[in-house]
Amino acid sequence: MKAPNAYSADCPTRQILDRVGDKWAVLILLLLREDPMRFNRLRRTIEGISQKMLSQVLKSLERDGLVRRRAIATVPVTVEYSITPLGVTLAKAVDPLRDWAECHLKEVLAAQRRYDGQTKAAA
Amino acid sequence: MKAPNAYSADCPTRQILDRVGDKWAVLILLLLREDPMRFNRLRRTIEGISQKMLSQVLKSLERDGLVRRRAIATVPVTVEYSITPLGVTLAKAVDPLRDWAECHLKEVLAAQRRYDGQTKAAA
DNA sequence: CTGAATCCACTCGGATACTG
DNA sequence: CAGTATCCGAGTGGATTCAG
Repeated sequence: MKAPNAYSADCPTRQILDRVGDKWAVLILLLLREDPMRFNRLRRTIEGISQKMLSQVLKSLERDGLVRRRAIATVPVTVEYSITPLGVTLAKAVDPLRDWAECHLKEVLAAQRRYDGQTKAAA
Repeated sequence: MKAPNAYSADCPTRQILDRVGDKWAVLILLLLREDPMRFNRLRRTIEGISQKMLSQVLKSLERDGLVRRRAIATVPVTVEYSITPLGVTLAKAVDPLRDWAECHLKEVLAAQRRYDGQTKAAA
């Protein structure tokens, strides 16, 4: 850490935050922490993700060393995705956020209603 | 918590994750936790954000009750943004992620190099 | 079953110009 | 100073089709 102006793109936090910010990445990570899964199983479980996105996100997660892909040469190919130890540590770092979400979502929604009310009143 | 299939959009985690995933939101939150700031000060500090995005993100953060906007009727208008107590709790929940980023970024980068190497070799 | 490739609509986000 | 409004290029992501 040099200048406090690590609020530039070179900040590691930024890079990780971008990953975490990914609409699906963390979700998949949390899912795989529960159980290893096959492609279509993930697809069905998440329900809302397109096959393109799933494929894409899985690849990037694998690239980051957060998820492991294991192909089994059965008759129709079987591919199993599982979380890596590194992925587990990230998932753990995400847990507080999960907890925060569950604890404070109501407050956030309330704040939104309040804000929208004032805004509409002003209009 | 009902079915484990809270991996739908109705999951609070998803909503918060979307916020956190925002390219700038968390960054601004962490900045404002250090010090309240005026608009242009934020703009200069972050360096890379457009005033459109800054304006937009600040508004949504205010809407969520995470940030407070205080306008002072001076000659040229002065507006100060500060973090709310709720915002502080969210920032705290993000800290583990920051730590993770700093601790494990190298591993992630290494994994990426490894992956890219194999990929290129295969091609 | 597990993807890759293509097409395309839509949104994000930057640059610019203008207002109070 | 603190924004808003408009334009527009680039990237995101869904639907569909093809392949191993």
